Amino acid sequence: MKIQREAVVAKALDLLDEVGIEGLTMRRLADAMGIKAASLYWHFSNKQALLDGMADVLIEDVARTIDADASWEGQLRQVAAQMRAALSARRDGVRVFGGTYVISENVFRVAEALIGPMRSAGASEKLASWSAFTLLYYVLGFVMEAQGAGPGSAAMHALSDRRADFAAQAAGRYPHVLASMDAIFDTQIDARFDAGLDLIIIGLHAKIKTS
Amino acid sequence: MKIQREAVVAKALDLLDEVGIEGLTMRRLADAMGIKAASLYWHFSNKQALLDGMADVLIEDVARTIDADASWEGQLRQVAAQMRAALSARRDGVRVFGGTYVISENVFRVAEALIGPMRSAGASEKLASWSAFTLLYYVLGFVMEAQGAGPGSAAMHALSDRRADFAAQAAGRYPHVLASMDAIFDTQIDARFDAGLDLIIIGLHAKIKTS
DNA sequence: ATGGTAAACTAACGACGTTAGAGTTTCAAG
DNA sequence: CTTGAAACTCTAACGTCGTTAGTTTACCAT
Repeated sequence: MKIQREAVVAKALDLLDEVGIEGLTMRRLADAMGIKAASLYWHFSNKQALLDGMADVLIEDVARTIDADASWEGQLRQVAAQMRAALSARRDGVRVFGGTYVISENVFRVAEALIGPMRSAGASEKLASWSAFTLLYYVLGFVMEAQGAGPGSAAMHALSDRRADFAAQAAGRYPHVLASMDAIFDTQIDARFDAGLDLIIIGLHAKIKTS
Repeated sequence: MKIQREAVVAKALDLLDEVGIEGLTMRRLADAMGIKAASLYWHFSNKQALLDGMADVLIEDVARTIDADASWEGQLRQVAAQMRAALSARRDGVRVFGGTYVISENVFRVAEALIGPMRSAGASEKLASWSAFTLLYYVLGFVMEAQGAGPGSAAMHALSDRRADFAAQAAGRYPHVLASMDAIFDTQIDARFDAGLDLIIIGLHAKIKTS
């Protein structure tokens, strides 16, 4: 019975790829479905409900298949990678997800897939659950920047063109920033993601040992 | 000459506290200034430019005074705390900041205040600059959740009321989430912030040693 | 055939960001 | 004191947006 509702969410996600979150309009979505805008309110009480539905579908494949034989940190890396992939799969995906605060089945599953391995590694309930949030913040922030002004984005390309300006602005006053420009503009995005994730996982390692 | 421009940004930040980012309208802002909405476009080419200006003012006090005698990680903690305070100081502050990609003097200073201590601790340019991003992602994510659905927020209070529902949904299928509920709903927000920050700093410690 | 439910429609409201173009204030130079 | 430019504000309007009210169609089991 909810088949049409899911079809609307699916179309909305497709449209998102075309026009971005700014261009995702109830009217445009209705047009894409051969429907009038007001009809969408039969399926969703308001636009936020639609966005919530989209966000939930975005992460529906995350943490479904985790290699149980992997080490606990290997499992964390898998969940983080899947989360990153899910949010990166659609244009402005992380903006859609970040604007929602729904606690669905999918969210529970992701949380379990993070807290579980941490617990079995010896982390306390508090350390595990709080660290799970930290890890998620990192993934969200990373993808946010990647989809906004990170390496590969339009904003970043524009910035790279003005790299000379960047250097000029940093010169003198901000020596460490200036010296690190190569690293800052580095476009090895996968290596960057892993490096940040390493920081958190290594920190978790150490905290488990000393507790 | 830019005195009026700055007055508009200041009023906009005050208005933000009153009505939130959703209620922050060009018309309302104009009203608050005894002006008509169209006049704002003399000072800002569009609303995004105004938001950019607001975001910049938000962090104008961050990383200005750092205790130079503190250890490198102590300095990092100071910058992180100041950043958190700045984004938390105004309603929806992190949403305003997160929607902008401006590279201003203030941003350079914050970056320098993060990369500098890391470098002097022995981190490579790459490790330092990438870790600075990781740390910023964490702070942003933390404040985002705190201002959105984190402990103390209206959304979280509503959630705490339905804590029984939460437990029921987690029961059976997600044992670790269920067992960690106390920690998840824990409202010791400062301790939470420090715990996540610890993770990153300890990880950085370890990475510096083994490089 | 009929009645009900699910889904679509038309029409409109108020609010939003933004633009065009004309008026006003301010103030230093002639 | 006049003038002229720059800084600033105004009125009026455009197109778009989310959303609501009330009506009408499509389908399907009784």
